[in-house]
Amino acid sequence: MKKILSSKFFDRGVLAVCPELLGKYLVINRGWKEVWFMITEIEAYDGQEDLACHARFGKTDRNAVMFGHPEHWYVYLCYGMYWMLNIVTGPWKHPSAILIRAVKSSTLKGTPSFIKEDKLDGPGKITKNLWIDKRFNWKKADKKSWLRIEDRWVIVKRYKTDKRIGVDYAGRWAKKKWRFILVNSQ
DNA sequence: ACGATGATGAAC
DNA sequence: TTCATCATCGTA
Repeated sequence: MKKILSSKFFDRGVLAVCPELLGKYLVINRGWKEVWFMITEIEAYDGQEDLACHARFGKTDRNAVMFGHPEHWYVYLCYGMYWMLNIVTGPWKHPSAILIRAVKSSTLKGTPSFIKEDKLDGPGKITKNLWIDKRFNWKKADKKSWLRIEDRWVIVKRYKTDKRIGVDYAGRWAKKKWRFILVNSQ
């Protein structure tokens, strides 16, 4: 089963989108092949107030996409080596995005041959394995895109929340449980 | 526990 | 122009 997400899916507050994004599929065209992975762990970054969010500096060249329309990719380089893949959420002009931290290949279809790992657990591992980089920044993640998100199978969903990783500098915002982890998936 | 590695934002 | 920082990861 394959279901295209409504264009309104991402046009909501980031904390409303997160629980629904878990269990959806990250779909990418590589060459003539299409591969997909279930999204199993994500983090919310919400607005200029959120001291862990890049938008805390106000609008800059790097984070400008977050201030724009939902359903666009925000891809940036972290620690000089790893690309971080984020999807912008709504509402328009409210800077927010979801970092995709972990995915796993579908047990229904198996792992594509060029992917060594069954689970890509870490935002840098996802982009490295799937060849995702700056080229996707600012691109819309709709059904025509080579990189998009789809609803493919209904799953029984349970998730937990926890603190976000790598943002200890953010004071009270570091304590917010804005990391969403799928449990008992499949 | 630590180094690789380079863009970014702020200060000067 | 310089500087500290950084939404990480593989190796030790």
